[in-house]
Amino acid sequence: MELAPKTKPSIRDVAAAAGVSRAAVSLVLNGGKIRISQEKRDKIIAVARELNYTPHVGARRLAIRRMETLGLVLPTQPEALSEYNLFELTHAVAEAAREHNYDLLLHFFDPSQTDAMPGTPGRVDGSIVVLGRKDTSDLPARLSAAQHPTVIVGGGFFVQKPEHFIDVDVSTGLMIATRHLIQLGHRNIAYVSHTEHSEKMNGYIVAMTKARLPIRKEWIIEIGFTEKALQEAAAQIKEMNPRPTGLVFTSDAIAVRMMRLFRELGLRIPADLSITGFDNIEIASFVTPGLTTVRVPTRKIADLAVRHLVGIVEKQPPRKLQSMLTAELVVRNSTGVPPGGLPPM
Amino acid sequence: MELAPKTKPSIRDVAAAAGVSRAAVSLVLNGGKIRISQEKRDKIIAVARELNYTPHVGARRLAIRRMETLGLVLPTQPEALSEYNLFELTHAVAEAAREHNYDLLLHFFDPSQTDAMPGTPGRVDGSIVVLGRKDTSDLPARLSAAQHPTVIVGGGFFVQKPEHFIDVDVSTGLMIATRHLIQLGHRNIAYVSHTEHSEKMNGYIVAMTKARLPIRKEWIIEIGFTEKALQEAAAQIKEMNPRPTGLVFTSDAIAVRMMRLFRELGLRIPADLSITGFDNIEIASFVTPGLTTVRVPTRKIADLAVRHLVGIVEKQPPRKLQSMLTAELVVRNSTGVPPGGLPPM
DNA sequence: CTGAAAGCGCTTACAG
DNA sequence: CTGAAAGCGCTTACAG
Repeated sequence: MELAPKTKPSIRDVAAAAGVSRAAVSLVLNGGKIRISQEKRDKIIAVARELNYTPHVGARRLAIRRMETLGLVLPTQPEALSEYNLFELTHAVAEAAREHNYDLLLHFFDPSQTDAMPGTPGRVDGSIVVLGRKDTSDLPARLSAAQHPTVIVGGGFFVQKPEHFIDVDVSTGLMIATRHLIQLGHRNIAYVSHTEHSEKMNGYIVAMTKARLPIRKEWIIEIGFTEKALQEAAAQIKEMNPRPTGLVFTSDAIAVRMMRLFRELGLRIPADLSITGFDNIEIASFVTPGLTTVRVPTRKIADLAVRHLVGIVEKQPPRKLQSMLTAELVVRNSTGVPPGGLPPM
Repeated sequence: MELAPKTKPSIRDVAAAAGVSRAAVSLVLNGGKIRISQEKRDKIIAVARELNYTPHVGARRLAIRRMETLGLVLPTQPEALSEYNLFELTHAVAEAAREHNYDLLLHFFDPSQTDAMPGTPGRVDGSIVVLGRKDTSDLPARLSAAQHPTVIVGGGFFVQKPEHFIDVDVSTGLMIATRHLIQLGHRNIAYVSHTEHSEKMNGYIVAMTKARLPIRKEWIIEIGFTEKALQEAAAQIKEMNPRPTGLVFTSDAIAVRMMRLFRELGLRIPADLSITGFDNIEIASFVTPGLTTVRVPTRKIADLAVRHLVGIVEKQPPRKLQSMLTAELVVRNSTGVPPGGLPPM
């Protein structure tokens, strides 16, 4: 049975075993400026690998005066049915950070607690702060005042735009969902939101207007979460005259439940009614028919946020980041040609 | 306008401003053994606060030879509809770590990649590793061989029990759900799982057996995820003779969808049929009637895992941790007295 | 009870 | 092109 090494090997051990100075080891391993024989270089690398050497990060960070660590600041009370899947986002940010050789420190904070400062500055070189549409936190301002490099995820619709933010353009998301229906041949398309959400509504309106399609007042529907409300809405939509042949929803969770209600009422999907959702939640692919929906490009957001933050930290050209990423359409079987409609050419 | 401090204050700054040695500052701030006048002590603390001093964590960790950091290792591909809500768990672990004054480092890894070692050892003092029921990773063994303090979340049903683990006893969870129905007066209760899950089934069987209630073979139903399967199952259950008056499900997501199917078939919930779920997902409280369900005590799990890991790291009595926590019942309105049944006394 | 000193492990100018 | 040395900021025995 092997014995685990008593203690982590240090740079001295590597230097001794390779017969060079500690400086040489450091310079070679970190790709520093050093002209050294290929032989010695190889030797150092081989020895380091054999000893399973990694520098003590505390010592290293003390010497280089950087923490090589990014902070991810998350809301303790995320909005219900938000377009951001926080776990997915966390995962993506962690991966991205690692690719840049940064550790990731997690910090949860309550946006309504206006006083508390996340304890991360000082132990991280910069932070990614995730904020909901309705969070009116002054944290970005405070971090900015403290000269702390910060990228906001989600600040795209704040009145006061953060210097560096990235957000998803849900408006365009709803626009492409609506356009998808239009391209299938639908003309009567209603918009159903689970909560007040003017950006998403704008996407619907833009798509309809561009296609010179009518928008009726009763086609803009806000229904909430309760079963009763959904039932009433379903019945109401069924009785409309003309009845919409396509429905764009602002949430998969609601769309999935409504699909079932419509079926109870005798409407077939997509034969009588085409439906699109938003979020691409797990069950959207389980239901029958599979729900056509819009997904937020979480990986892209994370990659961009991390790359930009690392850029600021490492003092590369500090341009601004004010990015709105487009949500993407995921086509499944809940959408088809309208009743009596012809397939598109 | 205030100027942000050029640089982080160091312990020298505090010592100078307070008129004491650096050692005194360190000792006082860390609660070390030092007999010093109350006056000086207060002065040090006041100055430290005023300067907003926090020790450089790199330097501190180098000196104390601990990283004051815990690792959280998460699976890249969590099981679908797992009983663990990974984001909730991450949140809870982060909070717990902070209460113990540890940072939390996130690391994702793919349990099927048997070779890769999470890069965390060396930068953390210990790790919490989350594993699914079906993950047959040798990571626990490798971490153990490397003497790395490790607590497994979810290893309760591995053949080879980890030395330190904590898991949720889903069996008892299903047991209390079943018992809840029994106490309401139900006698004919069926078990519906979305996937093979012998532990949960055991909970059902135990509850039924203890109450001396019959278990029919056709009352143990496995239905999967697809809409078609759910529809068939719903129809089949409706036609059963005797028909169950209570149904215990192994997943909220499935239970919610089935509730609707039953209603389509003319069965009222809970008047004709009582239903319980599992997981306490967000929509369980939105639907009507609200879904009675079972929740996993995520906070408790996180607290216990962190506390134990910190104990190991700080060399406190290193007893084993082999804990199975009980899931908890959340009573809503999808359960009631059976048709024709009397309310319990 | 205090203060000067060593040492944690690493990086990086700076002489040779 | 290399090697000896200083310094990053902190903690903790160890003399006084």
